[in-house]
Amino acid sequence: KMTLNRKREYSVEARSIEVLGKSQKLKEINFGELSVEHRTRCIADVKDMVEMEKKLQYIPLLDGLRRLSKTKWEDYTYVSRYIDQLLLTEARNKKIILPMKPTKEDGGKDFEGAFREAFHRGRHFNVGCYDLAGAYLNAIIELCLDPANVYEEEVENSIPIEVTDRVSNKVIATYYVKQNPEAILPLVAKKLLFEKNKFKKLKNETDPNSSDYKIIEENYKLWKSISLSSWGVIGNKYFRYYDYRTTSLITSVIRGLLHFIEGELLKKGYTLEYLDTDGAIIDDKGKDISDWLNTLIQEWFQKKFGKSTKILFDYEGNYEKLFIVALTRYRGWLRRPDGTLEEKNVGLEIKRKDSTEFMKQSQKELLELILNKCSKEEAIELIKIKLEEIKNQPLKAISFSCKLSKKPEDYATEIKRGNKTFKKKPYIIVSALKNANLTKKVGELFWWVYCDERIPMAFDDETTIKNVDWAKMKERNIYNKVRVIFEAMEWWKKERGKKFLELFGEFIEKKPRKVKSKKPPKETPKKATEEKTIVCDFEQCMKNLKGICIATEVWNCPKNNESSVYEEPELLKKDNEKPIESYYEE
DNA sequence: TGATCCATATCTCGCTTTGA
DNA sequence: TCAAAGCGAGATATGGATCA
Repeated sequence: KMTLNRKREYSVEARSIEVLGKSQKLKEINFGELSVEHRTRCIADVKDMVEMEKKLQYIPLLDGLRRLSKTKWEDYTYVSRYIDQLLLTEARNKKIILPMKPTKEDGGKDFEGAFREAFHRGRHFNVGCYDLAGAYLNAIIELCLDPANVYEEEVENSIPIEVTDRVSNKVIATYYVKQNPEAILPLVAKKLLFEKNKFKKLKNETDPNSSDYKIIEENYKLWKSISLSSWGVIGNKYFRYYDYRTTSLITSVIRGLLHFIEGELLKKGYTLEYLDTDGAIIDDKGKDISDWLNTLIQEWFQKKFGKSTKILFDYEGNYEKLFIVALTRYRGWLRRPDGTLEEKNVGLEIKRKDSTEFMKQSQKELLELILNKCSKEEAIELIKIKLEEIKNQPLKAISFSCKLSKKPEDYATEIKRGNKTFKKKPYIIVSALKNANLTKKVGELFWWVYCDERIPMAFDDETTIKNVDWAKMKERNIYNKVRVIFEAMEWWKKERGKKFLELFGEFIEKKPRKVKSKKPPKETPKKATEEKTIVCDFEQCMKNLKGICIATEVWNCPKNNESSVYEEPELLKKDNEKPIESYYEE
């Protein structure tokens, strides 16, 4: 899937505006024709790229990755290739032949991911932030998790490791893992962590003004970035060494560890507020409890696997104020152990590219007000102000920005459910373009709004937009965002017949009923000569009746829960060759 | 009183963008 | 990589209001 999301836009022009601060919009030229204009533009583009490289230094970064993993220049876009090459190098050293890359036809079973939960939504004060460092890589190294080491039956020098269900935490499988640290995955994982930590240590010991510093820092960044992306490669179904049992074991071990910590916290009277994969937010009563947590991890690991571990919690700091909107969505102020204060916005509209500027600003203001301990009434007052402000905003500020990730015709136009397929309206941004009679390239940025009534409309020039659907715009820009926050605060609960808007003094006018045109008198249906209802076990029926007339009968068949009236007589003759299903269809 | 309209709820699917 | 949120939208069920 290509969403082209790291940067706002990827055209040379857009990048040079962002990187070099160029503001002048260039004239559209025809690149399909050779001309002086074309030539001048190409030269200017190359000059821009040279300028950008001076600033961004992508070439040394890619060159570093290339040398370190022995990949080719042209392979730089294959993120997985760096890991793949490290794996092959290690295999060659060990004289091991690795399998080929699997293809789509090979299938490949999915594994379950991480444990995550927002235990307590709403506002919190003075809660600790903890991070489980290097969890997956250390689990691989310490438990020798590798496809070659995983057995279904007990073997020599093996330990049993359970795989649990992600949701229920019940054991669903047990594997015997041979404790052979010379397997490929543990070796590569070890190399990654070793090199990363080596350069981290060196970096911290080197004078930032010395000539070596830059090289050391670069190397640290390289190993760090490969270490971080390694899990994505190992868990990829098309990775040559992918094995769902191994990946299931890796994620399950960490889930198990976190479930254990959850229980221990509860016993001690601490509250776990939030957990996501390897990060936890704990009401630690304002004290760093990482030492205690790390002792617990050692005890658990020892008891469970008879080993010690390098997996440990890092104390990130204290959230002086924190608002948990939902899982993967929160805002807070984190006081780091070094005393610095950091504003954190995680997953909220504030961060999303497809949110409107007005939405981002309003969400930030509301959350900040609530974090400053405002009352429900004060929050409502702010929303009322926002409901007024929205009307005076520039259209771009309240419109949704978006990009096509593929050609408009490649978006799905039907949905499948079971054996049935249904027609589907085009994806909303595709509709918006069509309604506005605009075309955009894949990856090109544009905006759209709702016009009367609920009609999405794309635009380049905001003056072309008339008849904005204000009710819908308020809903998307304000109400939807406020509702989840109010729900988290328990200021609002969904109830039948109650409208959220009424909290803010707004009412939706009831649409006047459509005046029905006089209908022609109904035709009286042809009366069946003999009408009866049969509630049957269809297959049993079919066995009992050799030839049946289903004419004029109402079937109420429990098998497919369908009732049908057949008006035309039809005789099904005895036909022993015919399978039941074909009768059923007829 | 039955038929019809409408709002609402619930489920499912497609898609994007985020988190870790 | 998996998992989640958010949004749009279709299918389907349900209950109340209104109409004929």
